[in-house]
Amino acid sequence: MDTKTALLESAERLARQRGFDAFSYADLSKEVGIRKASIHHHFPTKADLAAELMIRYRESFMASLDDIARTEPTAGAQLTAYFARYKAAMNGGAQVCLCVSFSVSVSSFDAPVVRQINRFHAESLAWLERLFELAQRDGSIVGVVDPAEDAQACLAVVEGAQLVARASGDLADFDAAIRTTVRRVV
Amino acid sequence: MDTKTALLESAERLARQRGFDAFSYADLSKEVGIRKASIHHHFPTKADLAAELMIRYRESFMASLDDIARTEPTAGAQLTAYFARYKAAMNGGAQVCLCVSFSVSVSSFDAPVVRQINRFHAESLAWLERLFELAQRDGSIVGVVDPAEDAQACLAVVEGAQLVARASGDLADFDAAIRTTVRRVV
DNA sequence: GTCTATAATATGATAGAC
DNA sequence: GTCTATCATATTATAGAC
Repeated sequence: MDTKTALLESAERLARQRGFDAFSYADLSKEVGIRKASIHHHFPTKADLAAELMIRYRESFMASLDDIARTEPTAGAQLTAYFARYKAAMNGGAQVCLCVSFSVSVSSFDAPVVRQINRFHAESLAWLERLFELAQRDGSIVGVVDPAEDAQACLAVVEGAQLVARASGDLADFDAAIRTTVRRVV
Repeated sequence: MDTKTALLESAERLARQRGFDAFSYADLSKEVGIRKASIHHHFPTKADLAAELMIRYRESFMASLDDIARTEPTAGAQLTAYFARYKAAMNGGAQVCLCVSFSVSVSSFDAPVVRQINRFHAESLAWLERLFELAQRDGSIVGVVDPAEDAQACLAVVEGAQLVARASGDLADFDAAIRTTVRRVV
């Protein structure tokens, strides 16, 4: 893995574990094994790092959602995979998704980063809305009245579930929070 | 208002707007109008401030929930008031609830503060579970199968709704996220 | 691309006068 | 209870050698 990628991986994990304002170039320096000054060659400012982190995260996450849509045949199976994707990314309760972390720190970012956060939400909602539309056709999720509203509720519940599980450090709290939604899968 | 209370109010707003690691004693100093050193008289360390912030927030929030339970006769009306309480506290999309903010920064806190965060969640869940039990009796919310599960989902959705609305700065996103739940109120 | 060295500023925190 | 003065350390960031 090249240095820049190693820095991004390290920064993403730290941001998701601690929050964006609770890690520094000094932390990255220790983890990756290059000097602080060298990090500025790859990311001149921390704002640049934030932008690249969020772009990479969004692209990677959306690619995995496309993967789910391609692999799982029913809406119910896709929803199950969607939750599993988030749960696996929580690292046992030690971190939240980058978008959750960045949403709380939104005042620390400039407009381009904020746009990326909102784009993450928008693309997630579009994917979920398509999922609930499919559910109306294939009947694999019960009680879908308005796919757009189910999508918005589903995104909120999966983000909130992470917060509760992060605070307790117990993934059982993540499962508990999504249970009423999971129960709707036939 | 005495100085200590002014400091708590200021710190709470800053923590909810920016995150706990993104405000300093210097910020408090400017807002309240006393020197940095004087703040340490009231809160020797920032950890002390965090603990007092979370205790005060939890007590105040739970008192307002008790208020809702005493005032609103039906479970449906109580749920509506619960959401309204959160929405009003978002200050037009400029901040989230202290518990959401602190949950992301959980690694910055010592055990007493983490306990307070989890106690906030536990007491919220107990209150919501009682609400959904009432709903089963008074029929003011449809589709309640397991009050504990509805409570867990409800807490997650209201926390996640804040994240989405904070990122966009638009309270319409908060309303959109809670809509499927609100629709269940008869 | 990475290093050493350094800058300018911010941080949480303490000592002691008033 | 608030102040001035100070501390040790951490922060983001830059200049210039290799």
